[in-house]
Amino acid sequence: MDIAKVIVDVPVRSTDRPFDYLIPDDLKLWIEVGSRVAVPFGHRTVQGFVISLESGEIGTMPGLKPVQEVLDLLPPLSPELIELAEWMSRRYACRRISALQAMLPTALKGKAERLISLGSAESDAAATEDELFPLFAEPDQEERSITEFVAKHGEVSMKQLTRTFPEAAETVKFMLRRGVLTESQSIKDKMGKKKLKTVELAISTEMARGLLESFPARSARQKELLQFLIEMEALLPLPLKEVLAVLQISAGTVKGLEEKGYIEIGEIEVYRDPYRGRDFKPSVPLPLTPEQSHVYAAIARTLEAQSHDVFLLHGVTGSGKTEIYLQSIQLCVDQGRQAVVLVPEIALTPQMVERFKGRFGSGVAVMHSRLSVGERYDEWRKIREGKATVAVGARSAVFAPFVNLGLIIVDEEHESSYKQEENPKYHARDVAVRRAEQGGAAVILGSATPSLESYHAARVQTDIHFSPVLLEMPSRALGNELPAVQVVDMRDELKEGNRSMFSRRLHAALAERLERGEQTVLLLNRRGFSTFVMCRSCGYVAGCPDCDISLTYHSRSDNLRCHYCGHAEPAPKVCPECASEHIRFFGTGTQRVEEELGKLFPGMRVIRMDVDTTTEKGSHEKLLNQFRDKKADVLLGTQMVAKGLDFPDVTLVGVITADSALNLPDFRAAEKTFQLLTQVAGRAGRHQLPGEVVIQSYTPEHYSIIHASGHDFHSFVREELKHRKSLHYPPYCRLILVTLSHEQLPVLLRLAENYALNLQGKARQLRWYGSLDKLSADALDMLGPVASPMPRLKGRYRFQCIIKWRGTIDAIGLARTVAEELEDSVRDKDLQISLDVDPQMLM
DNA sequence: AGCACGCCGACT
DNA sequence: GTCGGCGTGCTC
Repeated sequence: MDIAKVIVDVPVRSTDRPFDYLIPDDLKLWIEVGSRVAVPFGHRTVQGFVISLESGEIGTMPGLKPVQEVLDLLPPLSPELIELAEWMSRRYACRRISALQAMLPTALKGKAERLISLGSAESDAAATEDELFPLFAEPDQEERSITEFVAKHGEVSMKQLTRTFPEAAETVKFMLRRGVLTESQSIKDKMGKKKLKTVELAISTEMARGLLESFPARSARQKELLQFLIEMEALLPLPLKEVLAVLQISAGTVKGLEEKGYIEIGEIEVYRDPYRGRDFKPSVPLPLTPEQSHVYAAIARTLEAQSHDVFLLHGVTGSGKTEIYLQSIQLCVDQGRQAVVLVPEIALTPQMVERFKGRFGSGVAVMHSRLSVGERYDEWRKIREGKATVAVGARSAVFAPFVNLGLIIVDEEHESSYKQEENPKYHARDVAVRRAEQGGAAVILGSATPSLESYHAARVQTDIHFSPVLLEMPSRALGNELPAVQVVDMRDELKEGNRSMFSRRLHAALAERLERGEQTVLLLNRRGFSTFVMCRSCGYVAGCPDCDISLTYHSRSDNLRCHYCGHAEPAPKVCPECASEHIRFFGTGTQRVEEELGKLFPGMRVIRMDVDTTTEKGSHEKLLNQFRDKKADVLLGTQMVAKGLDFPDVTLVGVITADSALNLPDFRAAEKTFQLLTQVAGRAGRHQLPGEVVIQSYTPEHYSIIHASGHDFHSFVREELKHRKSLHYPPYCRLILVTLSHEQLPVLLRLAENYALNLQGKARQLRWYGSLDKLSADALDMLGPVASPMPRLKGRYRFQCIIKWRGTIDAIGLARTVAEELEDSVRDKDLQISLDVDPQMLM
């Protein structure tokens, strides 16, 4: 194998292909498919990934450069993941490098660093001053100090050099040109491994004892240290930090003793364990109900055969899906294979982690966005180095570097947070299915409210690339009933003079809970319900000057902010249009609900959970623990209170406005509403106490609210599928969202029109184009171009086209080709075209 | 993305 | 006549 094909870390289209490099003999042992390497590229050094190895005949490939360096001891990616990245780049129309990067922790996103050392001849220790400065007899003082500095350190980063000599850029450049200094480049990672400094004896204990006898009296501290180390002989090496703390000595003392050669300061690698020092209650497998056993048996059969099957596990809230997961994982681990559990970010609660850690102990690696870069890197390494067998994490955990993966579980598979909104715009559920297919692993997609895509695919053949086996668990594991749900028509409340945000029913129910000492979860569905500023006199709404969306009021800082671009301005006291003082903040935030609760129920203890109160690390967990410990009567929050929480004393769930999400301009609005209501209703009465749910709505006749209140998934699906079918929406076709943006509106208009025409033309040529009404299996249709729902963002105008398609045609490839051809033909660098395959948000 | 090569304005 | 503007094109 002489040649490595490398994808370089230069994220543009023209470099989105493999480049060939020679493998020097001394690197042969270290370079594998999946290795991360540093390679010379143009006039600099870049990071790259080896995607294949080839034996090339010597001499047939002139001008190949050699790989410069291998960056890791173990290749961070496996051939299997390399193949998955290749698939992703086609499936999501993204660059190969961005697919590869998505698989690695940020700590490994290396960037080139410039290193300065003495010029080759000059680095010779015997060089005299005359040889050092051959061209100039008398180098100035600055040059002398720079030379001395570089000589002392051997190799100095450019950064370090400019920090030490801030004014010397010119001189350094000059010295480089003359060859007094030379430059090289290497890749530096964002984050190193965490090292723990240790101390131990460098000499035998007997020798050390002997030394103590005649130790100079003025080095009392050093003597003390030596004595301590002798006593602790059996425990050496000891962590330096602890030694310093115990003996109350400074690092200087240790250094002094080291210089004498008596002791040695070493380093050991440690993992940053975010759950360090925490006990997890060990849990044992629970007995399964007949329903659970039936489901488990089906999964076990697939695992035992080590075959690839996708299961859609539809189980009502409280049906015991997690126990199924745990026992399936156990079986998989017992086979010597590994398992991945994907959980939506906001459901990745400490409760969830606890259940897995409790069953599988330290073999569990946890990956989520609240970990620091270093912590995440260490959890990732635990997997890579075979120290973990189960990975629990959000979206990106689907790329956990296991080598013998047997099972991937996607919990709450309907959650839209599995879709990454930035490039690569992948859907973790779909990637999971693909990865499992490649590696012969089983997949469990679990949900109380499966996505229509998955559910429909389980029942008929669809365009989605998998057809799951449907497993249903319609009853709760503990045998208790699903809570009774009441829908309150808020229009009636208003008619009868109740202008509060709480209906009389919810008010009474809250009072009851307070009296009985039971707990309540209140959900404020804030989506589409921003706290915008409007003038009651003239109708003026404060908007962002760059993004054309309304600004959000932040009471803490008393200013207005655009939550797309971050623009901020002070909140106006009078209307800037008409000078009226009737300018007010509209919309209901959790803060306002909290205030109102305080007024209605003095003394009620409320925990508010929203983005404002949970930004700090660990605050989410702290708030939930407080609630569990019954330090509060009410848990009030946005979506994050709806997922996966399990508190025995919660007997009331109130939804303040059920329909705010229903009016969003998105074809999934009804589905989202149904899911949210079903999930939150499932929080009530999970244990002995019966639960009650009150849903407030201005459109209680809507089928998603009616069926959610009846816990009737199947009726909801039937109705919703009818709508999707007649309007040609998924799961009856697939979508590609094409967004074009440009600084100048007229230019953008022309380009968007151009894109649409080219696409239609090409599709017609291929005989794909036509209405989806037709019976043919292959069809493609296009909507637009129209202004995007956010027509202006960060100073750029945005237009979009929506491609609807079905069948076996390569619509994704077509959309991409047309985009690239347009970019090439107009060569206007301001034009940006982005493709979102299977978008989750159409707004 | 960088970085160098390359062809046109304001300075020694 | 040169230094340097950033347009354009390439990177195994």
